[in-house]
Formats: sequence, C-alpha cells, structure tokens
Amino acid sequence: MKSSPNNHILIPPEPVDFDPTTTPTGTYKAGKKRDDNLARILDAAEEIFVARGFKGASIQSIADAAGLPKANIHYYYKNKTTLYQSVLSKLINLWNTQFNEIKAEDDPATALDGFIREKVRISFTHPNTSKLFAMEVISGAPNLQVYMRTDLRRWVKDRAHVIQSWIEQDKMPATDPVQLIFLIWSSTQHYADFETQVLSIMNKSRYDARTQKKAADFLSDTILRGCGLRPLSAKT
Amino acid sequence: MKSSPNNHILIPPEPVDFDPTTTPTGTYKAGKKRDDNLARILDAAEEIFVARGFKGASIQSIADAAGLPKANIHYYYKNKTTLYQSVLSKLINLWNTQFNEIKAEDDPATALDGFIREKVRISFTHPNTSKLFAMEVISGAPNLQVYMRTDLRRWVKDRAHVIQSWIEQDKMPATDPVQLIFLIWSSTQHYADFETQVLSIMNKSRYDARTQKKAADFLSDTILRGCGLRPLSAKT
DNA sequence: CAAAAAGTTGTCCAAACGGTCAGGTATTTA
DNA sequence: TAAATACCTGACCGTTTGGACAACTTTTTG
Repeated sequence: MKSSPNNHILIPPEPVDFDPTTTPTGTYKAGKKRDDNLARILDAAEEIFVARGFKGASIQSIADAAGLPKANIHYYYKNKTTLYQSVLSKLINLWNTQFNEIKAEDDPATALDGFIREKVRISFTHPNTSKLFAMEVISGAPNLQVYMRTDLRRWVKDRAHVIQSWIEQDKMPATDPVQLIFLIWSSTQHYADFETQVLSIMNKSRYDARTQKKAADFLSDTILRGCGLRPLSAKT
Repeated sequence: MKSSPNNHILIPPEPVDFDPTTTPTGTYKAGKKRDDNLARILDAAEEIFVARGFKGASIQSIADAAGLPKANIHYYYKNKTTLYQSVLSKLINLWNTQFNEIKAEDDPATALDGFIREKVRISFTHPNTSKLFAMEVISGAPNLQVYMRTDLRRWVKDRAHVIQSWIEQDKMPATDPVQLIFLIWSSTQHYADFETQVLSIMNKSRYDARTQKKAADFLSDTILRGCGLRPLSAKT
C-alpha cells in the first residue's frame, strides 16, 4: 500500500507542504503511536467536518474528538487545509470498487447487482465518508476539480464503454450508460447522505441490518428491471 | 399568501425574534425597496451558504453578493441564524409539488411520470435550493428536525398510502412505496446537488435544455419500468 | 548511554467575524 | 410641511480561531 496515493490529485499548483505520513526529516517512520494518532485525527476530522463544514470545524473541536491537545494536530498537519485534504484523499480510495473490474464478457445483471449492493453496503458502513464527499461536491468541489475532470471522468467513460458493449451484444436493451451510473450512484448514496431524513421518515434512530438488506434488494430489483434486465431475485 | 408560512416549523423553542416581513412596529409594509432588498439578500445568502457552509458564509460576503452594506443585513435580520432559517423556510415551500395531489383513482404511470419530471425540472432550475437542503440534511438537519419528523414524515406516509392502494387495485406490481419515493428523490436531486460532478463527467460547463430532457426521459422510463409499469414513451 | 530525532503541549497573538449603536437620510402620514 | 416612521451605514468592540513557537518529554539510534 502506498503511503499517500492521491495527494497529487487534489491541488496540483500548491503541493501539500507537510505529508503527515513522513517524519520531519523525510524518513518514513511507521511508529505505532504515530499511526494511531493519525487514524484518530482523520476519523475525528471526518466527523467534525461533516457536522460543521470546513470553516465551522475548529481545530480545537477536532482535537477534542481525537482526544489530543490542539497543538498536536498542528504537529502532524501544517494547517487545517492540509488536514482537510488528507481526509479527502483517504476518502477517494473508497471509490475504487469491484465495479472497476467489469468486462465485456460479464453478465450485466450480475455485475450491476454487485455494484449496487457494494455501494449500498458502503453507504451503510461509511456514511460519513459519503457525506463528506457530497458536501465537497455540493460546495463546488473546490478541492476535487482536478480529480473529477481526470480520474473520475475516465472511470465513468471506461465503465460506460463496457455497458455499451453489453448493449451491442444484446445482453441488455439500449439505455444511456452514463445516466445509469448516475442513477446507481445517487440512489445508493442517498441512504448515507440523507441518513437523517431517511431515519426520520422511517421513525428509527439508527440503521439496522434489515433496513440495509431491504434497500439493497429494492434497488437491485428495481434498477435491473428498470434497464430491462431480469432481477436476480426473480424465480426462473 | 401568508407572510411567514414555515417559521413555526423550524425552531419551536426559540421563535424568530425579528420577522423581516414585518416592520419594526409590526405593521406590514410592502415597500418595493424593502421587498427588493429582502429578495436580494435571500438569493445572495442561499448562494453563499451553499458555497461556504453556515459558518463559512460571512455576513460581509453575503452583503457584497447582495450589493448592500453589511449593517443593512442586520437591519432586516437580527442575526445570521435568523437569516439562515429564513432561507430554509423559503426553501421548504418548493417541496410542495403536484405529487401532493395524487389520488387512489389516478393512473400510477402518469402520476409518477409527472412527479419525476417536476422534480427534475426543479433540480435544473433551482439547484442552489436543493443543494442547501442537502447540506442541511447531511449535517444532521439541526434546523429541520421537527419539520422532518412531522410534516415531511406525514407527507411520505400519505403518498405511500396512495401508492399502496394502486398496488392493491392491481394498477401496478407490489413494491415498497417508501423506497420508491426515496429512489425518485435521490435520482432527480442528484442533478442539482452533484451538478459539479455531473458537469465534470459530461465535460460541460453548464446545463442545457437537452441535458434536462434526457435526464427526465431516462429517469421516467427507467423508474417506471423498474416498478413494473409501462413507460409513457413506449409505443402501444 | 549519550546524543539526536521524534513527539508533545501550554501559551501567546493577529486576523476575521458577528453583532451593536449612534447618527444619519429618505419616505410616509396627517 | 412638519412630525413620525422607516430605512441606511460607518465605526467600533468582544470573541473566536488558526497558527506559531519555545520549552519540554519520550523514543530511537549508533
């Protein structure tokens, strides 16, 4: 595993001055204490950033949530922007799902079902990650512009190409592959991003496994049927 | 039209101290200048709040965007929270769509198609409104908790009841009405909330009428087919 | 085991910001 | 037209906050 895989994507003109995964002298030092603190800080920061936004998240509050003194945060991260971008970088890795691996030879229904279920699972297990990404995009994605115009666009283009090949092989009826990807993204992420709303309407205080399964089953069935495929749950 | 239709929903314990639609002595005064300024402030505030979050949106920047001196904002709104809640109140009115009016006697395909197209239209014409609502919900909806647990929950319950009656009349196959509403909400709002991402991937700088139509057609066809209805576009 | 490097933290400060207020000007009212 | 009311705004202030820094302790290294 690389130490800082996506930093180059975020802000090309102004590179991150202080990479927290390297020590001040530049030598990588995987101390347990260090890794532990970094993980605590990143987790705390993600939560606070989601709840209060970038400006509203004070370093003091992040430090409190991480159980560290404020000045310690500044030992690992040069400033708040660096910390924020580190959280974003970590987040982008979650985007690399199994749907990356789809091939023209695959069965569309199986591949789409797997994609939908994986996205639902991530939404239920890492809601804050999805929320932070959503907030960043909603605000105009000032820290993700380059990523979206390069890596993400290429990802969608390649996936759309495979879907198009399924259509040309008559494995599924014609549909717009890009819109289909948007549909899957939006409907699955909704359970993470709008967690508060979904829970309010369902009159629950938190998600349970049953809710997740129902959501996954519904979305897989409905979307597969929606693009003219036989849902996997259908009896033969 | 009532002057302040939804303020009671937002924060029941601490009512808004200064309602900007009334003058200091309490008499309603629909001066053109006043209305004009209020509209400019609300529009500017919505934009700045979306771009920078509640804490990040300085009153100075809102004033600049509205073309007014900072102190003038404080003439109309007691404080930043009051202003923010006024923007939220305005926003909730947009939720009252034609889908409110659905009846058990209606045709499901026609009603759902209308709902989907109306939501798509709102997403393309009022993206900031949708974005602000999304940011508020993502952050835990601290100012909309009561609204979601009362009005919105009841709205969904009533709509779900009508959909259920369609199912029982065999007008459409069985499906989970609440999940269906979530699917329509999420997939349509995606074009507003994730505008930046959609545009980046489509390699465009702004939406055009053709994109909106393609999105509406795709979503109406796919979702109707997804819940076992014949898409309106299908030839007889 | 001593020197160097890494890690820790209390304290301080300048900048930004929300909000107040006094002293205006414009508009309405009688 | 004069008094009252609505409207406007520059200047000011207390608080919060990001960040710097020096002094300190702990851990690693040779």
